[in-house]
Amino acid sequence: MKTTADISIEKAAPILKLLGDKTRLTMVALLHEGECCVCEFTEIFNMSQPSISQHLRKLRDAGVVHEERRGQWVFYSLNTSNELYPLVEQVVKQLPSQKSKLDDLEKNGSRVVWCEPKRK
Amino acid sequence: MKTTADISIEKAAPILKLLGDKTRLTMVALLHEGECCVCEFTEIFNMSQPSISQHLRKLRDAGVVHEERRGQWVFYSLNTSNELYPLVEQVVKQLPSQKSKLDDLEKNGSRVVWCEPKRK
DNA sequence: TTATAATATAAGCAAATAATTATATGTCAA
DNA sequence: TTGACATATAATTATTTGCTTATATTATAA
Repeated sequence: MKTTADISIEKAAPILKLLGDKTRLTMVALLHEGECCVCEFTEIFNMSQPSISQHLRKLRDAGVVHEERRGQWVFYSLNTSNELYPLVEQVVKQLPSQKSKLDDLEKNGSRVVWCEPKRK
Repeated sequence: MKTTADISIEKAAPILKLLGDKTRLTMVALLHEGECCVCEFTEIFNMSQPSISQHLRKLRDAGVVHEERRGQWVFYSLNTSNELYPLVEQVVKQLPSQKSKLDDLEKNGSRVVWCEPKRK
C-alpha cells in the first residue's frame, strides 16, 4: 500500500539532513501541534535567539515551514502544501508528541496566542 | 492510527542525519530491495571504495544495516530488528524503487549472487 | 519622535563531515 | 607460499555546520 507519491532521493536527502538536527526536528514536531512564534522557541530551547532564527530560516528555505508576520511576532507553521510534506509528516508521526512542551509554556504564561489585531 | 512505537527525538535525529546524505539514502533504498555487497555499491556509485566503506560503517555503527561476511564478500542488509527500523522504513517507502539500478548491474554481469559455499 | 520588544542578518570560529590517497587486513585459489 | 581480489582503516584536507556575539530591521507603544 502506497499512500503518497514518491519523492526523489535528490530532494529527500536535504530535507532529511535538515530533520537530522535535534533542534530542528523538535521544532518540526512542535509545529505539528500547531503554529509557534519565534519567542516560544527561544523559551523552549536553551539557545540564543539568533540560533533559533537561523534554524527556522533553513527550514523555510527548504520549504518545510511557512512564515507569517502578525504584528511584532512572526508565526511559523508547517508548510503542508509543499511537495515534500508527506515525508516530513511520516517522520513526525513516529516521534512522541511535543504537546507537553507547549503546555509548559502556557503555565509559564509564555505562550503567544494571536487573537485578533487590536486595531485596523 | 499509529502503527509503530514512538522513537525519541534524541534517537531519531542522528538516524535522519545519516539518511540525509544522498549516497547513504540511496544505499538504504537499494538495501530495501535486498542485500548488497560492497563491490556492488562501488559499481553503482561514482565514488572510491573507501568512501563506500566509510558510509556503510556509519550506517552499521548506527544499527541501520547489518554486515555479514561470506567468503571474500561482505554483504549488507537492512537491520530490521533495530528499534529504529520503523523510521527507516517509513522514509524508504516514500522513495522511488531503486530496483532498476540493481537490474543494470545484472545486465553488466556485476551483480554478486551468493548461492552456496563452494566447499565446507 | 523615541524607546522597547521581537526578529533577522552578519561575521567569526570550532567542530563535524565527506571526500581522497595510501596502506592494512582477510579470503581464496594456484 | 604467493598473488589477486574484496574490504577496512588511517591520515589528510576542503567544506559545511551550528553556535556565539554584535548589529540591523521592523512594529508597537509611550
